[in-house]
Amino acid sequence: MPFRNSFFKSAFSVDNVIFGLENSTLKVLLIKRSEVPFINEWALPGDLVRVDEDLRDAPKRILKELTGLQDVYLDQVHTFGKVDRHPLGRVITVGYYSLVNMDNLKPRAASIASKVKWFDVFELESLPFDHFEILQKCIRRLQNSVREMPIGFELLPERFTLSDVQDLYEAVLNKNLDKRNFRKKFLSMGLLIDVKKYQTGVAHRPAKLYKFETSKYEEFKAKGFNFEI
Amino acid sequence: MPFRNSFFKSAFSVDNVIFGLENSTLKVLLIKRSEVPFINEWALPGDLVRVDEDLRDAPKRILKELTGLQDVYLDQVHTFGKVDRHPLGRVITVGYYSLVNMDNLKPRAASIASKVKWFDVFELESLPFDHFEILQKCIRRLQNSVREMPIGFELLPERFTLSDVQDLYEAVLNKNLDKRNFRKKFLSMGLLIDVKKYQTGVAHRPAKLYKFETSKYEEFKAKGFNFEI
DNA sequence: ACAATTAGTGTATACTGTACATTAAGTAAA
DNA sequence: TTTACTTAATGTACAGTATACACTAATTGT
Repeated sequence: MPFRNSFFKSAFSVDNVIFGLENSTLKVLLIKRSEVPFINEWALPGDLVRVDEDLRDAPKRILKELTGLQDVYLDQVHTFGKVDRHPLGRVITVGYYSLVNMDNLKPRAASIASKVKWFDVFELESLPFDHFEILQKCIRRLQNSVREMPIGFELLPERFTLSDVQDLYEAVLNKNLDKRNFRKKFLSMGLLIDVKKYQTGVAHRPAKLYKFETSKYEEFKAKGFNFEI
Repeated sequence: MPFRNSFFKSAFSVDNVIFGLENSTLKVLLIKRSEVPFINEWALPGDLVRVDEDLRDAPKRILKELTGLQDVYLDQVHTFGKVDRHPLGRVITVGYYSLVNMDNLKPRAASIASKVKWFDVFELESLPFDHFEILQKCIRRLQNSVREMPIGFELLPERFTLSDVQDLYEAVLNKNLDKRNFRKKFLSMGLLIDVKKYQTGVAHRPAKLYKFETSKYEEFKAKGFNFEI
């Protein structure tokens, strides 16, 4: 798809920050751009919003193109609109973040990209356009969100251990948390159901498996909680 | 200025939620529209973003046109982009809120409006376009913000009493707060300086006057605080 | 059997939120 | 000038929460 310079008198786009978790490390999915400007550079996946497309559907579309996933948590974070943020014309962009489970996920290059790849969130130092700024805002939003909503659990498998949850929080917040206090506080929310099974095949004491109590989960998602930790 | 239908293949606008405080009541400034659609209805002040204008400058421009104020706290809240949100074409709008001191402020009708008027925030029930939704999001953002940042103090005069501050919080949060606990917590932040003067001319015990400690104020504005109350 | 690894648990202390009632200092009116 | 009225200002006890901290349990691999 050639770049249509003429379109850029005034346009709006979305950019997606897609977070995933691997080995207790927070990752972000970048694409290798197949279009100018910044062709062949790693950048956030994004696209123009179509004229007949609701704004919030655009990041969903991109996410689906890249990962095949639907019904994923998506949060609008901020809109970026400096006059010169796009070298080829006036484009205002809306930044969204989402969280996906990296297991069994094989991101595929789409029309907007020649390649896709996961990067360590806290090791990136720059990105084209204002994408680094967008990424930073999304990280901060994610870190605030996990403190007050049941978020990020999309990153967990269906049955998980309490240590998995703690790993998730540590990856997102990028710091270590006290084990006993974490467990005490998390369990006291009543969000988890003990499924009465244990890990198998691990070379250490097997951990209890849990799942989410769906009704509590939805209640917290609507009303929020306070998980300062 | 006639409405240019042709512009609306795709455009972006901003809408301002301008909060003020009067008699311990939170107000919002609405304009009487002088253009179709919704001509003569009360709506949020807003305008198209100019092609050579940074996004964040657009709400500043509107605020200045209506109130003459510059250097006011402005926060971007959310971007609204349903396909049919504007009856005459595709317009994505970015919602901003700001807080202004209503004393000595005489809002004036600008090119976008035939009249301006303050309305009680919690008594409005509907607005044209999706402006009611925008307003609700801005209220929630403001309520969250006062809990974690020194915000809203633009609504206070230069020298104020602790009761003024409490009135402000009660107006914004729309609920009553315990006096002793409020004072204890607020004073303990070290944000206020006792200016060693008292109210005069009030028919009751005069209250101490305070001002903000600017360095603390800026520090909190940058780093945030926790004022759950 | 023993080394290695991660799971799982409790307590004491400091701090913070919350609920609550009385006295103080000024003006206004009788 | 006394009294009524209004808002300012203050402290304490209690419950709940955050925090710091170290050892035993259960499994696999050698």
